[in-house]
Amino acid sequence: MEGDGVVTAGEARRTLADELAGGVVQLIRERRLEPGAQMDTVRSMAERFAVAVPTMREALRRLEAMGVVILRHGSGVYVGENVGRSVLPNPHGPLLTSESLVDLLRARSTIEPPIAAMGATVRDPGGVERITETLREAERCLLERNERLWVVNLDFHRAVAQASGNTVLAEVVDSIVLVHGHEQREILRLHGDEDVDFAEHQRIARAVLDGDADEAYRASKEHLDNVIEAIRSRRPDLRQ
Amino acid sequence: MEGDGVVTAGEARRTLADELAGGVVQLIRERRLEPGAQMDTVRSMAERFAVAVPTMREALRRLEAMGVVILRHGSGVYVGENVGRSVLPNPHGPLLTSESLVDLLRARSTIEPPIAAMGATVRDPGGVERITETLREAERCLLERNERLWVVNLDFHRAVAQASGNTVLAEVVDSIVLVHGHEQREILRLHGDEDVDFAEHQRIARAVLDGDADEAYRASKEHLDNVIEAIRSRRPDLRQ
DNA sequence: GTGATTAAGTGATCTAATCACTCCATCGCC
DNA sequence: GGCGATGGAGTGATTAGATCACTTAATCAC
Repeated sequence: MEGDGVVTAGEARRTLADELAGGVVQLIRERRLEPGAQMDTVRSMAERFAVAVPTMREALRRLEAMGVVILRHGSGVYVGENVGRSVLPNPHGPLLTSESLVDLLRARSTIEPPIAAMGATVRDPGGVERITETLREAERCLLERNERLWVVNLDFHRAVAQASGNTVLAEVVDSIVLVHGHEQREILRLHGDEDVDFAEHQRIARAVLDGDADEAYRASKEHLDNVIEAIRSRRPDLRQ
Repeated sequence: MEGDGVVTAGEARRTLADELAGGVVQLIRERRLEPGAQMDTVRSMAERFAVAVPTMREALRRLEAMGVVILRHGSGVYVGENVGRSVLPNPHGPLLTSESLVDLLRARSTIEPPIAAMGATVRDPGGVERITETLREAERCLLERNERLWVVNLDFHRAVAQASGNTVLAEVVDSIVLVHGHEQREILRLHGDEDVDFAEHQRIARAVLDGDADEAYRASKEHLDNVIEAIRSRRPDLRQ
């Protein structure tokens, strides 16, 4: 993994904290620990690896940043969800600008349709189930005028990607949907049309569940392009 | 940014290190620091934020994990390339398995073609230039029988994504190309056909440079499917 | 059975010191 | 004058040890 993943201005030499992070990940693998599983304490890991506690902590902070471990104050160290993830959103990345919002939506409009088509072809059971759940929940939110709708709507897109049965694609969609997630939800809440969205989601879901890849592609593409257009018409500054 | 980005088994409470990481990023933004720019020292940042040095270091380790800063021993703290990135590969993610390799290649085969088509439509100058460079360099490596060819070949794919002029797409392709980068290169080196690859890359490049989106899509799709097939025929364990 | 209290365990942060590396200025030699 | 070596200052890296803050489980009282 040397030099891979992070392309930097000048490669810093590999530190003890870096090595330790690798050691912790190795430990997780050897023990086949699942997300949520408790690990050794910071102090016992420091002993195991024969380093000082603050040094061990530095390594764990690295892993915490990637969501590979969770440090729970007073409780212990736990394996995080992202231990099984290859692609992640960067919580310390750039702020959303009008330009980057358009980029983001355009990116989604480019890659989500073929992924939806693949979802229709593969129809992974977990993904299919989640599509059904998120649709049901969206309907509930719509009736109750619950603002959680915008969270659920983004989850719907993740569910469609999950139906592709392809972990990498699911993670990619996860990442682009989750990155600037708060802002995305706000913009959609202000400028989206919840009824149109729901109807379009239903159309996508039907196509996926029917195994109609072409229709899934079209439905997904039209939906996302409609979102872009709706936001553009209400936000002229986004016109590009 | 609360709760966004990292979906974890149970949300740990926000720590001082977490807050400090945000503070450092804020500093980078306020000063409009570019990647490579030197920041304040660890000690002076600890003073600025009124915390102890080890605590400041924990925060910086978080940011270092994301490639947002680089700590250079004896030199100082520098802004990293990933300060402007929203989507990242996880250097501490899962190991590549036969199954996940197929997933990864399939994922690439699904999303790179529409991105290549978009590259042909937009033809971002920086991306076009980089396509030309990487092709030239690949040709050089081919003549010299330089194993760097496999690095350059993956860079070619990144260049095509850059030609789309869409930052998010470029980052997504970056991430899936770079994740397990070493393994990808090894597998391709063992089972790939460098001449066929080169010819296919040339075809993709020509389509992008000619602004032929349909051809770019087809060329990209066929190339990646050929890669998958080539690897499959030589690695029966990957047959799925 | 439920709620309050206490103790033990564990993470969080601090202080202070020493070690390891980088960078730059100065000096010596050719 | 140019180049290489040396030394000092600055800066990151790691340690040791202490105290504080939180969680969890056990016990006790009602």
